[in-house]
Amino acid sequence: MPTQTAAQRRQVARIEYDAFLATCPSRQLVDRISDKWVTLVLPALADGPQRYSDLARRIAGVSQKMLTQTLRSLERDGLVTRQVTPSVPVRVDYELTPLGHDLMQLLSAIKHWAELHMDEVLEARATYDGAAR
Amino acid sequence: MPTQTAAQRRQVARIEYDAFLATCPSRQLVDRISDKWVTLVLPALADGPQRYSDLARRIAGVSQKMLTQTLRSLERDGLVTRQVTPSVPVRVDYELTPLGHDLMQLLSAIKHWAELHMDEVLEARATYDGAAR
DNA sequence: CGGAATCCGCGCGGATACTG
DNA sequence: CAGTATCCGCGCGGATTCCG
Repeated sequence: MPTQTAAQRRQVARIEYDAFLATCPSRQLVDRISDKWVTLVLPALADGPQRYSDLARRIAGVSQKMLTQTLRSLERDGLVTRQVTPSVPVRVDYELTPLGHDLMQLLSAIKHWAELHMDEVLEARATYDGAAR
Repeated sequence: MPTQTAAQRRQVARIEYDAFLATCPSRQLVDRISDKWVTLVLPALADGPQRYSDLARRIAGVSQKMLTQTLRSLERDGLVTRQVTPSVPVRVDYELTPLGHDLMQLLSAIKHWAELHMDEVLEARATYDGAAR
C-alpha cells in the first residue's frame, strides 16, 4: 500500500524542483532584466542623472506606480542611486551606478537592434499571417 | 459652457496617447524581447537545431503551453524556423534564423552578464534590506 | 513634486485532459 | 512526441485618492 498518492508524489517533486530553480542565480537576474519597464528605464538614464518627473515624461506610458516600483527594485539591486534634494518642492534624481551603466549598455544594444530590424519582423509577421489564412 | 468634462478630456488624451505608442515600432519589439521565456528560449537554441522535447528539458520550468506559445511567436516574427519530420512518432526541430541568431547573441550577452554579476546584486540587496530594517 | 496606499479588472500562465 | 483545448487562480499593473 502506497503511503502517497500519485498526485502527492507529483506535488513533492514540483516543490523540490522549484527550490532548485530558486537557487539558480542567473535565473533570478534574467527574470529581473526581462522586465518591460526595466528595459526602458535603464536606457532612459543613459545621458546622466534624471529627475523622477523627467523619467515619467520620457518613458511615456508608464504609471507612477510602475515607475516607482521599477526604480526601487533597481536601487535595491545596486543598479541606480537615488538622490533626494530636500528643497521645496522636493527634488529627486536617479543615476546609474557603474554596475547599472554596464547593464544599460547591453539593454541599449537590444533597443537599438529592435529599431534596426523592426521592419524585417513586421514583414515576417505579414508573411506568416498571410500564409495561415 | 464646456462641451466636455475634465474626465472626458482626460479620456480622449489617453486614447490619442495610446495610439501614438502603438505606432512606435521599437516599443513593440522591446515588449516582445523583454519576455521571460524569450530570453531563455533563444539562448537555448544557440548550439544549433533543437527538438521540442529537448527544449522543454533544457529550459526546465517552462510549461508546454508557454513553450509552444513562445516558439510560435518567435516563428511568426521570423526569428526561428519550425521543421517537421513526419516520422512515427513525429519529430519537430526548431532552429534560429540569421535574424534570430543576431538577437540571440545580444540575449546571451545579458545572460552571461547576469551570471557574472549576480553576486554583486545579491550583496547590494542584502545591504539595502539591512539598512531599511 | 514625488511618492504611498488602496481597489480592482483582466490577462498571464500553470495544471489537467485529450488528440493526431 | 508534439502539440491543442479548457479551466481558473492570482498577481501584474492601471486608476484613483491621499500625504509630506
